[in-house]
Amino acid sequence: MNSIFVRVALDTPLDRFFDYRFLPADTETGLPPVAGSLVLVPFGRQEVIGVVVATMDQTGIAPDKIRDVIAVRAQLPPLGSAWLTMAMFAADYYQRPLGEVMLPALPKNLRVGKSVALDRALKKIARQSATGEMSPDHVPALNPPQQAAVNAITQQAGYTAHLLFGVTGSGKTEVYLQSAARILAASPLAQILILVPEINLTPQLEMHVRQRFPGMPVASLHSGLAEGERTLHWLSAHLGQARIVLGTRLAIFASMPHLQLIIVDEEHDPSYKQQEGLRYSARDLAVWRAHQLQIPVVLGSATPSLESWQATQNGRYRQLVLTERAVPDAVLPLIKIINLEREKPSDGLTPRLVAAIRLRLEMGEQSLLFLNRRGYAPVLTCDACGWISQCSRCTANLVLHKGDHRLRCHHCGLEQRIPRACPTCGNIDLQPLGRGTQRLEETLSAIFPEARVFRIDADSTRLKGSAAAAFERVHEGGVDILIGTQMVAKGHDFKRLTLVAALNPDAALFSQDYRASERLFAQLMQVAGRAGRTARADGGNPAEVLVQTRYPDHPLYHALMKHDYPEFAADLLEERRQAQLPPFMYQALLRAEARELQTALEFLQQAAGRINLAGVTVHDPVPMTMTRVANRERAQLLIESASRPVLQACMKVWMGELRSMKTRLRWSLEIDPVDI
DNA sequence: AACCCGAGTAAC
DNA sequence: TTACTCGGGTTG
Repeated sequence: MNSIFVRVALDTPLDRFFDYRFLPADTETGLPPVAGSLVLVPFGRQEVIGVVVATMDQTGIAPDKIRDVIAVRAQLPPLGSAWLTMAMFAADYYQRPLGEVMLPALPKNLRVGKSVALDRALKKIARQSATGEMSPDHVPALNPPQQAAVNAITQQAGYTAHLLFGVTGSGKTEVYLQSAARILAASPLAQILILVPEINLTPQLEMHVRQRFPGMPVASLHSGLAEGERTLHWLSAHLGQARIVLGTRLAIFASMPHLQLIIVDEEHDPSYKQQEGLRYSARDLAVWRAHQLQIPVVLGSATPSLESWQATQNGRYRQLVLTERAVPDAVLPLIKIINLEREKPSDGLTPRLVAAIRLRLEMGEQSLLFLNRRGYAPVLTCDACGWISQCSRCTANLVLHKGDHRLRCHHCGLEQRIPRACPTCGNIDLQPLGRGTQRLEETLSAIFPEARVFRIDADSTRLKGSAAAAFERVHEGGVDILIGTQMVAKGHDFKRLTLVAALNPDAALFSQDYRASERLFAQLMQVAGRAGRTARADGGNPAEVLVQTRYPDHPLYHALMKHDYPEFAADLLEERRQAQLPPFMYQALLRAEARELQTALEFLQQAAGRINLAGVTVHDPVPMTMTRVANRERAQLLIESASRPVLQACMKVWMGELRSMKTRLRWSLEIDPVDI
């Protein structure tokens, strides 16, 4: 009998496939694998799992080199062709080998030599039959704009990208849920994918979804899951059992054979961009995937990314506007600017802000202070000689963490004890400079000793489950003054919160990063949205947002006070158009790191010399803003084109050349970089 | 990437 | 002599 050969994608940086022989007698079922099957194959001295991309009755590989498939995971239905096509697109677009896209997208339990975990999970899933009442429960009435949005999303067959634009509290979630309900009701197999930016937001969304759809099989996918659970949830989506899948950016790679609707909540959020390995944008892939499947995709935000906003202007996306606050009696919070030049702060707090907090305490209401900087102080200094606490391995300062008496580098993890005296001049009196959340906590506890002051940041929620517990405590009202980094800005809706303050957001106004102001506006709008969901108890005054700034006349703050995203976006887009920046320009970034900066720069220079194409601009190699991290010197090279396909084609050829360059340094290519 | 191999070098 | 690190090559 003739042999069957399979072409397999493996998780290796080698950008090619490997062929194996399949002998029916070697597997239990004797079934030949098809494209999308998982197979266990020998690879060098190891045995690894790969994905079959093709089967053939012959191969160009010499017979003495060909090895046999060890096992086929025939108990697992193969990955569908749409999923494979998506993976191929992502591999192609982001310039990575297909195997490096596909295999990391699978749960670890499916990528090991033994199939016991897989078999156990399959058995468990087979036991849970979908029972219970599937019809939605407690469905609130929609206001006219919400109803129009739901109609637009659900009444048209085929692909449409909808940008659902509405401030916090305008009822975006309700539009998601009722659109989902319609699509689920219309088709008994339909599956829906909902993405949120942060893992902290999944429990809240999951609760909403489960309350609305009691008995509906729901699966969540995010990096916080234990391996066993992840396997169960992934399989449940893959087998079509889970009707709603919700998760963080990695969930965009979920295998969902009956996917009918994709929702990306807070679509502007930078967390949708993966920042290592395959540097994909889950939002962009969501749109691609919807187009591929000819289904609707909903991108929701109060402050859309300029990319999406621009897409609504030129008609690629359809804009759905929610104009009213959906919560009964809710009004927009009143945003006020405090001029730091005129009102001098003490310990970072202006008298007006302190008074506003005191008022909330008296009324039994909550305040939220937003300070996007964890630790006690960003740096420790010596007044006598000018010494500052610098990291020996990075171009960064060591951050003072007073609680555990440490200086800590937020980039490489270096830690040391706080020195008793200045290392250079011996001065005993070292001063913390600037303010982090820990210091703010200390200050507020001193001013309001009777208040329950609580801090939420990456340090206070390091332990697994502690973030959820912390948010729970705030929800229950066990906190008067909440201090937090951007962690608290997202999604959480705190019922008794009537004051939000941004302590000193000015740094982003003059940042090198041209996206900083876009991010700042989104962040302030979002944190402002934590308040104002309810009117204040005393006579129905709206909730208040106070922004302390040294630049009260900055256009960003003016737009913010008016809650006017469209005006702000129009201004920024005009700037971007004139400066020829995204979204009017497409970019790729080659990064290199080496022991010596010169090595990295020389490599980039060489690489730059290999591009000579009309319509593609290659900039000069430059050291990165933070040149050294963990004793590696880093540099980058920016490539631009006004045409995405031109850039794409150019990168493909270039990547091949770079791979053959045999360098000894580490480098990586990023498409559509966000941090330049 | 993970692994092996051979060469060169340091330690016993 | 053994125990290492380092660079280069291979993976079907």
